[in-house]
Amino acid sequence: MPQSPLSVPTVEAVDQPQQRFMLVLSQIPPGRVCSYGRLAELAGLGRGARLVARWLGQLPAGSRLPWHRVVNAQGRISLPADHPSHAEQLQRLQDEGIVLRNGRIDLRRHGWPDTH
DNA sequence: CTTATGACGTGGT
DNA sequence: AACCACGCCATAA
Repeated sequence: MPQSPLSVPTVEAVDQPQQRFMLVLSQIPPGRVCSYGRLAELAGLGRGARLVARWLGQLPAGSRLPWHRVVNAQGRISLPADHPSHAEQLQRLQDEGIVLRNGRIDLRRHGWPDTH
């Protein structure tokens, strides 16, 4: 039997890849970040890092999903520096207490899920 | 059907 | 650190 509809679904229980992507995205805690590639793996998209990037850019306008908690594997914001959302992402991350050194986030400290 | 394109990742130089 | 080539995979043209 499937779990109660009122409980949070597990990634394996969701059949639509795009829904799994949104589910995992929703689970990144405040103050933490996840890379495109890691998010893809967790969502069962294999090496679909670029697919994650595409879908992030297509999230509905009013979405409450934490799109800003996704950065590249080097801990850097991947949005172009001249893109207005770049500044918003930086602002949101800093508001959550994330520290950037030379434009980079220490993934060993803020990366999610934990590696050690 | 073939190419091009991403808010990417990895491995090699 | 910087650069590059390739792999990746859904979408668009």
